[in-house]
Amino acid sequence: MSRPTIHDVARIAGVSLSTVDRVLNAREGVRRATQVRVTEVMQQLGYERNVAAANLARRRQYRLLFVLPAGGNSFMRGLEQEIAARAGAWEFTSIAVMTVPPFDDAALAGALLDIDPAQTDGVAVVATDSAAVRAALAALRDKGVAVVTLVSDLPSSRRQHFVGIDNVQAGRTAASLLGRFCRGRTGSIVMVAGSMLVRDHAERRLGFEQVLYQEYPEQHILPPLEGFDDQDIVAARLSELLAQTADVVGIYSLGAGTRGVARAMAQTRTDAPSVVVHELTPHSRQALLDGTFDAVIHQDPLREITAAVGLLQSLIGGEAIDADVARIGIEVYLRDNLP
Amino acid sequence: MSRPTIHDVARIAGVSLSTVDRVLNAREGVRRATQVRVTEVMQQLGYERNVAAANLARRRQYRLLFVLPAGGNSFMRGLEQEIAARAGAWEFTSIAVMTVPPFDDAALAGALLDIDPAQTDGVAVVATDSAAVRAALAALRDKGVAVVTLVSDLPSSRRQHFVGIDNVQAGRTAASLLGRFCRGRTGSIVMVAGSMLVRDHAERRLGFEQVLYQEYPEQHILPPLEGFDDQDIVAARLSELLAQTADVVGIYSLGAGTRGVARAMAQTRTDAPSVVVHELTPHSRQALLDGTFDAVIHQDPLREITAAVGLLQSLIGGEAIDADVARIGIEVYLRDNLP
DNA sequence: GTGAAAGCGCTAACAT
DNA sequence: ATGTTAGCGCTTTCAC
Repeated sequence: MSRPTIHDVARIAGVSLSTVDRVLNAREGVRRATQVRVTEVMQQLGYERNVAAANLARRRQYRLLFVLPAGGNSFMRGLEQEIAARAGAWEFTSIAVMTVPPFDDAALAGALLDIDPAQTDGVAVVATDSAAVRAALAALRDKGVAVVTLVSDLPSSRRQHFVGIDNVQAGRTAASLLGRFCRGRTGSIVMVAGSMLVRDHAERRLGFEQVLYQEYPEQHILPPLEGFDDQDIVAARLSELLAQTADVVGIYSLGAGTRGVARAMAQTRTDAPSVVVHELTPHSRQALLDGTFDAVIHQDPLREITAAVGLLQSLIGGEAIDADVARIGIEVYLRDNLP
Repeated sequence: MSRPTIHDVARIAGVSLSTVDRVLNAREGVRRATQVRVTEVMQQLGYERNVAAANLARRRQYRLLFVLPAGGNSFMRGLEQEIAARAGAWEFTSIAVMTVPPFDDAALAGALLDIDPAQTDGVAVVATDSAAVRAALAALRDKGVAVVTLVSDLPSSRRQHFVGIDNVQAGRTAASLLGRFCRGRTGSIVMVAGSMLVRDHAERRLGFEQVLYQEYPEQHILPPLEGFDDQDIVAARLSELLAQTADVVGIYSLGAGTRGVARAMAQTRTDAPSVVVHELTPHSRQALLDGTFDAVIHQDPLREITAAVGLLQSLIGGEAIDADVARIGIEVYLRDNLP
């Protein structure tokens, strides 16, 4: 009646528990014939291994480390808090967090090289794109540490997986929204970026321009404003631009420093431009509620953490990995579907 | 070094394992003083119970049953498939699915009354709103079966929880989108419903009208079309209406039968109305890709299943429940952020 | 090659 | 009111 166990399998196959275990875990030291017999009994019984019991007996320990940029980036701070809040939630898993100066690839590479493989089994890192970081990741891997990139990827490095959204698609989504929101009004579209040197920002811009050029050719895209994810710089530059350019109908903020966008918007005349920004934070939420922003494109930090942890566990345990969990959805929020 | 266990707690507190267990599970038969001492040691050691081991020892079995409407509703069929696919994924849990004729509260009530409490510990049901169903749920509860409603709620019944989206907010979200999409074009807005007798449809309509009346008063909302979640009826009635009404600028389909909307749209002239529908299915996905639909409002079936299973497990086990997991997000999809 | 036996961290009788 | 003991389903020495 209840689920069959290895005891049942062993009894029916006429072998011992150890042999069933060997077959189950594809260990060697089992005659071909026995192997087949045991496998058949398992199939016939519909045996499914009890993972909890297995982990219990194994006494596995996954020691994971998250490496995030420091600084005032609300999204990153939210991510950090979420990790801290959930750190105790995973069985057999301890989680540490480390922050490094943002936009500083030397610092990141140094920090990665300092990781002690005797203390850490797996690392999830928000990558900065540089040769030094690539080399540091490779070194980590050589030491036997599992590595996934988080939020911002580093393709063609030796990271084993990327956990995050498809940023080109995110940019396209922003354009689909903003294009529709601006229908009937023709004019200039402003893009506010952090820095074009950061991979995810570059990808978002690419996707955004793809769709806007092709499907809303009546709109005029201005060259991107660089705000370095700093709200003061963003506010200053955007205010200036809005003062000079009368026909701005839409704004897409594809990095952080979103508070600066809200501040600049506060000074605009009636019939304000439509605004789409990235990442749901207390501030973007507020701006959505008071009508300053029209939509927020978001990635769920908790999902990303969960995916990273699960992936690292599988990687460390040498199990098959489910690539699906790593594909994080691009979420769209308006005032009314806020969580 | 490794996580402290009840052995450590017992040793340090100078009591036996049983006593620690009693404290841990708030069982009676422990002197106040011992209780305090043990608790203190736990805190001091940062003890966290190993849930897997606990479940293993308990040999708990959760036998759950999902009750869904039968019929051609793509969303429900998707839900059913997802349950089947994940049925083996939960430890200590077996999951069965049962379908009943749709929109037939007598059939649903009968099916619920037939559930054998000796075979079933918990039920998740897509509710139809009626006194008979309410009574059936109450009878189930009296038999000791845990009950949650799924997707469509039955408030003021004895169901212990609802797992699903906030449908008023979903309607508001649709209006926010459609209102923005139609800016600059003024005319009629069509609502296609399944039946106003179904609770979630009524709620969506409410939310939709709230926002549209208040924030887009220039648009004219037509009385809702009833399509009974049947694509043929929807196609026929919507085609007819579109032929008669030249100034339709937006369409909101708040129930199933969405394929009928796509079919009716295929016959419209250029400058087609903007369309927002519910539930991501192979068909609505296709319509999004080919530009027939502008946005799809969705609820994630897998999340709902996971939440229902988790909630029922807690309810059956008499544990504290985390109401947060039951709040399913209202997802918005455009062509470019499709999963 | 295969098996017996001792645990993993916790719970559930059954003592005392 | 508290302790002892035998498992839960699986893994892991260590024998044979």
